[in-house]
Amino acid sequence: MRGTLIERVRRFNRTVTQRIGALDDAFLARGRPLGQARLLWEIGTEGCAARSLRSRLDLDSGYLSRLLHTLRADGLVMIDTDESDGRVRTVRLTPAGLAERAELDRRSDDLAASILRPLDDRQRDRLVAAMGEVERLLTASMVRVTVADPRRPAARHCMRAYFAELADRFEIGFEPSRSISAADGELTPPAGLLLVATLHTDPVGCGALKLRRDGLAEVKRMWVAPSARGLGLGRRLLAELEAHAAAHGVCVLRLETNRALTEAIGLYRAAGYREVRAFNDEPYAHHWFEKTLGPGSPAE
Amino acid sequence: MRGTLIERVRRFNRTVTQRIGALDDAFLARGRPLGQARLLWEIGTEGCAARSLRSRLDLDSGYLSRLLHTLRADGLVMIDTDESDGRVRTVRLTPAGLAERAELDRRSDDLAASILRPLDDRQRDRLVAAMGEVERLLTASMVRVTVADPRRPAARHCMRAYFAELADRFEIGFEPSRSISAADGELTPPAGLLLVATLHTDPVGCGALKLRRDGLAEVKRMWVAPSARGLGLGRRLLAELEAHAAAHGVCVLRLETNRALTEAIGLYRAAGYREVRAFNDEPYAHHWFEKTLGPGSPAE
DNA sequence: CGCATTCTCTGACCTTAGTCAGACAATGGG
DNA sequence: CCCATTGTCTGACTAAGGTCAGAGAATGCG
Repeated sequence: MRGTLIERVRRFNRTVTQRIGALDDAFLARGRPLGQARLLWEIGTEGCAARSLRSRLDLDSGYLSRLLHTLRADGLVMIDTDESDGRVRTVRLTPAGLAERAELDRRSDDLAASILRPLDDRQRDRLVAAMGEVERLLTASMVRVTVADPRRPAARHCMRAYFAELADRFEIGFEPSRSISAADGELTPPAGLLLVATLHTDPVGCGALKLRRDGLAEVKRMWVAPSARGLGLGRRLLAELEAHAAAHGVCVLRLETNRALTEAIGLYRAAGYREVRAFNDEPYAHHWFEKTLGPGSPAE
Repeated sequence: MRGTLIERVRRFNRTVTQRIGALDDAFLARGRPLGQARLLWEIGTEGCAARSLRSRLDLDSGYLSRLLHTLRADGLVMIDTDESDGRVRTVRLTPAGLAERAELDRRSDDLAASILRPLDDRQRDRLVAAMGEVERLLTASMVRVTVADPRRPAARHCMRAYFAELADRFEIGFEPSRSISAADGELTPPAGLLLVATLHTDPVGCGALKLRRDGLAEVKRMWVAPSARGLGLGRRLLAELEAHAAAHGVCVLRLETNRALTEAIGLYRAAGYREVRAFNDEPYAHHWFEKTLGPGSPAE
């Protein structure tokens, strides 16, 4: 194992795009232009709206229109006007289109099989395990964390999902109005801030900070979507909150949590929070934590 | 970890081409057509012959000619007639071309860095380790093993490298004529066969079989190029030789080896060969091995 | 209702990538 | 010296992928 991390990532990129990128395209296309094949794939067995194809594949609307009409001329798709909105077109695969897509599917399987074939069982298992690890960590690195207005749809989505999960996991349910507040205004600079994590365009996590005047701040609304767990996102959100807090001159961070949220409690302990006596009367809390920010816990 | 091996390989392909393939092209191109950027990269800082670019990038000669003249018009390369062969064009980067290439290099670094940036140290180390593993095993799976005529250049190359290595590693050197023969004819069907392993077009290993009439066969010329060690290629060559032997009705495989070749000895033991008393008078051998092929050691 | 917006479609246009056939020059082997 | 081969260059051509501007229909909001 030689080279810096960056050199090693570059070497990986080279090998992998050679082996997978190139073959993938050739395998998928099979006579058909690559753009059409990708489109056929993206439509899926259920069919979908043209506009969603446009955003997912990032296509010019004129270009997409032409691609779709080519596929229709080949008898692979049906294009109908949406029932509830006369502007949008719904695209569905015909039986011939479904067959074509199944063939693409089969070819993708073949490609994967051709990679595994020359290896022995032990090598296969190791390859697949390493691939899983790379995939997981690349996904983690694709997550973007940004300061967001709590009124934006992505933020609202996270809050709703967060409350729903609390209601589901707490023994006594969860009623936001009974809990200590963290209203939109309290999570908007300069009173506080909200971080939202997104993967591609999907919101997959959040975390908030309520700043106070006395060098204290509270961590609120820590949540990671079930689909994004195991990526170290909780740790990352917490670290970024701490960095923001430090940048605002905060010395001590506090938070409270419910005993049902075992992963969260583990996360806080691992991040250097120590349990303290109740510092508020949050009715849903069982544990109160505190962490002193300082040179020992750099803001990165 | 869910799904069959094939599903998991496919999921990996999707994630990786999304994260790396797409970005890689966009990063590299930076305004310039991708073909030109790739060419610029491939010319290298030393310059090289047009014909080698053609074969390496698999380009049409007319197409390459035009690409090169575009780059020259942009002041990025110089095209000169080769001194020793008036047909060949030698391409070298101008200072501007070198600067451009350095910029591509920097962008490639940036891409790699952008992948690592959102991760913490532990995740980075794990990602890079997993990438190394994937790369190693994908390389292993790109190696092709085929039955080859020992007179072909790739086979000759392997033999020369093999003899050179023996001469280097044996305490008393190595002189092929003093050793038991395995001439071209003896390694050509039906008398025997030679397997050659290639990576892309480079020969990276070989292994041979001398068949006899009495259900015995000898394994000869087992060699793996230093650049391809650690890929399990020795094991694979040996397994394929055994499969060929079994297909020819061979029951017992024999081989002898020199004590300096410790990896080979380990390989034979791990593959189920057991050491036996000397069955010939090979002057360079210190160990003799034998393996009985049968239902217990399936020919796959 | 009126008006801005959203979504699709069409025509016109462009670059990139690539193929093919043939011309031409240099080389190397007999 | 002849001739086949190798390497390059040019012209003619094609397909794929994509952009842009504008038209026109449907929708939603005030």
